[in-house]
Amino acid sequence: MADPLHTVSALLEPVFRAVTGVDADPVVRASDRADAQVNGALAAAKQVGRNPREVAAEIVAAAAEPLRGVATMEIAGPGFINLTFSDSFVAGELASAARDPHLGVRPTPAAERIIVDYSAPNVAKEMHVGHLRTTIIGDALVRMLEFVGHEVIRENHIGDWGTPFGMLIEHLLDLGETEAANELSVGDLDGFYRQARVKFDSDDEFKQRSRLRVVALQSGDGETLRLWQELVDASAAYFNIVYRKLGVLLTSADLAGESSYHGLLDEVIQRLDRSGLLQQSDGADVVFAPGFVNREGEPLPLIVRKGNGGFNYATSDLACVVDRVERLRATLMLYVVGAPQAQHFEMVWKVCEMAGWLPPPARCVHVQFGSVLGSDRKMFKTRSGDTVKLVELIDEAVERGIAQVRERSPELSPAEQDSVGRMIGIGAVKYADLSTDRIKDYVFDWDRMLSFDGNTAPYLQYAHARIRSIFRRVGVDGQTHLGEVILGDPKERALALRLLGFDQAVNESLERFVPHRLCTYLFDLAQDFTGFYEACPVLRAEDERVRQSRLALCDLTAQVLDRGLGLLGIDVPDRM
RNA sequence: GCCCUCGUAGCUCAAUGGAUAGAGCAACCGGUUUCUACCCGGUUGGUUGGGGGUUCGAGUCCCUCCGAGGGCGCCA
Repeated sequence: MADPLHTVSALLEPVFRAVTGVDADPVVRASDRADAQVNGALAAAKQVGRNPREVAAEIVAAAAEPLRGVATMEIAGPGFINLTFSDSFVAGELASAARDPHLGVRPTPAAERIIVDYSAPNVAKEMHVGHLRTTIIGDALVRMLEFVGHEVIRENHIGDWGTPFGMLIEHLLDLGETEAANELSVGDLDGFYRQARVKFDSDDEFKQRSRLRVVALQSGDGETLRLWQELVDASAAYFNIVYRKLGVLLTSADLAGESSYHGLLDEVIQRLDRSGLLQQSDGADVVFAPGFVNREGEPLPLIVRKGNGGFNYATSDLACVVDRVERLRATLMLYVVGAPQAQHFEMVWKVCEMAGWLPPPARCVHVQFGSVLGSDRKMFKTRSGDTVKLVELIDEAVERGIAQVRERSPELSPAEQDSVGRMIGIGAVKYADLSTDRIKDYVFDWDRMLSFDGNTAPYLQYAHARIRSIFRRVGVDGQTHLGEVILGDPKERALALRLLGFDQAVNESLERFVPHRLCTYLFDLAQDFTGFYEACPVLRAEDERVRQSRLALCDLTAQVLDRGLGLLGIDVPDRM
């Protein structure tokens, strides 16, 4: 379909086979010296021990017919083949992309059921800046995966189980349930947690009650469970407020907290025992996964049951895999979790493999990411050194976005300023997070992310708004009676080719689960559009056919920007 | 001590083993300023942390050193 590189590659594969006698990847890539370049002749020639230019020449000769009407070829350098697409091919592909609800993006050839595990805040604890990246990246991946046709199950693995709940429930009782509910509903989760902690550390009687309460919770005491559920519900309600403000897909229906796996924990231990993997070490039940050592160079165990008989997060994570593979029948599990947990997950998944709980094609992928840093390049904190509350960060983003719009667009109504400002502020935060390689740390900088210049959300949103403005003037709502595209000007051609690249951008992003590839593409698209916009009058075009053609380019560009940013979870205003 | 990740222009970042390492910001020069100037074009700027190796070809793969961050048994 849309991606010309993909189309050409498919056409060249049999040619490569015919010429070289082996299966060789044509290696079709974007190029800065032609529309595309074919690099595969060099490697193929090497493989069969022939002269690369000679092989390239044979390929060009043999490909003339298959590529007729698609592209012309030229050999360059040691054996590169430069491709120039024919205008009619580009126009035809563009027309089919414009008719396609997916704008030319190929659906996945192998749809899977995919779990995306992201966000994962803790019950009765404030969401903070540490939850920003997992929530934003996970949400973007969900949207992209669904777009190409996968069945996605969102799972919010909230921390809703464990020893802290003894003290939290006792504190709830001390406060009185009504009072506690009030406190939690206004979002003062940290205050609640801190008070409980203080009492736990200073009051022996409270500490004793808390311990008994943990036992009651784990043994399934009805009243205790009811109180626990109150805490969970109050926190979930608060999380939902934050999610709505941030504009992510997560709802209460996606909650799959640690408590969900409670019933599976015993079974996990039993299964490990039966398969002979379980061992004792210092009083704990453990599994030794090969390849992991501790400080002393001795084998490092994965502890699945503590010396006191309790389970820990490793047990829960093991159960989680079992649940996702055996009950939900997922084949791909994405864990959108920070880089520091890499070793933990490696160990857990290694044990799952040893136990036979990850039969191919089922597999887990750690979609890890770096930290959010302040301008001092240290962990992002408030001026006073405190952890930044997520909700405060979101509110500030909205405030700053609205302030921008008020200053720049006084002609908009106050309501519209608020609405647009919200999109700009939230979009800026999301885009700043998504637009760099997730594995790296990034520096949080309000001024840069909110700038209308450069690789930012506001710049892309603005490019879209400019296009919508054209259609408002012409009184057409896009997509209606738009004619065939004529590629007269080089800028028109560049924009057309870029539009066809949406397909590759989305699919490439998903190959490695890196949203920044899509961001880079959208930025390039916006740049190509402004180049076109400067050089090619649309409404003032002399020829009506040219005018219609340019309107068609504008329309498709707006759609790709809208859809592309939408896949990143970023809203796009029609005017700003 | 061992393991993992990162190191690219003054700054922030790109670059599925391919040709001359690209953008944006900043700086400087210039343009248009009634299809949104919230713009566009150009110039300056690099030993891709250092050194070896593999390869026809390395920012990318391997080894080593330096630097930064993180992890390393009963928290999650």
